[in-house]
Amino acid sequence: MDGAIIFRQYLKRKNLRETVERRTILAEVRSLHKHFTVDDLQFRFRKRRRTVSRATLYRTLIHLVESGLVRKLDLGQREAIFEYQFNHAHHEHMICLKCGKVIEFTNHEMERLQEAACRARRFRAVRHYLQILGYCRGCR
Amino acid sequence: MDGAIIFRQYLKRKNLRETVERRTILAEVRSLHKHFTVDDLQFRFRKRRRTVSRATLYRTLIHLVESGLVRKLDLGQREAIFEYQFNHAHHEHMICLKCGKVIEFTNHEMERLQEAACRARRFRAVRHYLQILGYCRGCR
DNA sequence: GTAACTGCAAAATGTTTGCAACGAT
DNA sequence: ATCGTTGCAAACATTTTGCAGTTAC
Repeated sequence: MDGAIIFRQYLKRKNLRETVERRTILAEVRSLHKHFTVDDLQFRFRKRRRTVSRATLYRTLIHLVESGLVRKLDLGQREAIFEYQFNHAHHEHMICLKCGKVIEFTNHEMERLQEAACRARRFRAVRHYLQILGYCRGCR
Repeated sequence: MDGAIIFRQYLKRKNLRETVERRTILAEVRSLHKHFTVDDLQFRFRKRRRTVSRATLYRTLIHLVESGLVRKLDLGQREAIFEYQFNHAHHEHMICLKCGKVIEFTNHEMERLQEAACRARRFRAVRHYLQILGYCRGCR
């Protein structure tokens, strides 16, 4: 199933409207295929002489996160980082403190342990991430 | 070995001075035995008619984190959360989105997997945390 | 036609910084 | 005496919000 349809259904369910801005933002996010910030989005729109206000970007991202199409990472420094995640496998992150590079990796055993830990504590997880901050091969 | 001594050594090594404020903040942090925010600290000092400025709290926390005595968690919402971690085993966090409760747990196998992942990618980790956001037993 | 949405600018939030007075060494 | 430290207030960076005009339904 397509991300655009998921979003349409989400909007309908919440009695929200499908506007040009919301469609444009989702399309941009899907075309990015990597991590992005609110600034990144705004810059890309401006380059194409298509402006969407900062407020609308923030407001729409809240909905995209809520609909499950986008994941928000809080790395603590500077702005929040987002990524389109529909149909992508859940993955973990290593972030280089020097060059900012983000290394993604998947580990099924780690996934399994996380699920087991939640089950043992009757915790219903809605979002989880492992973040490893440090220095990558080139920067160490 | 004692946290106060570790901090003293750290300060000396960095050519920083051991002031009343720094000693007071570390003592408070150690006596807390749980997660805290900058606001929490300021409030506790004010209650005891002992004021330490916000700027000094922020500046001292940077040193405490750097010295390894305190860990900073970026949960993305609102302010940063800190915890005294000297002599505590590294642990993971589950955070309840409704009641704010923080459940800590340790899993050696998970630790091992994290270390292996870093080794495989020649990544030197300085800080890593697994954060699971969701709903705890009482709030689900 | 109604209620939601947008852009703007202002406000709010959390953190950092410049500076003059102060204090540890 | 020197140079790091403090508190204050101002600056900063990011995100949120109030409002008046606009648009989807």
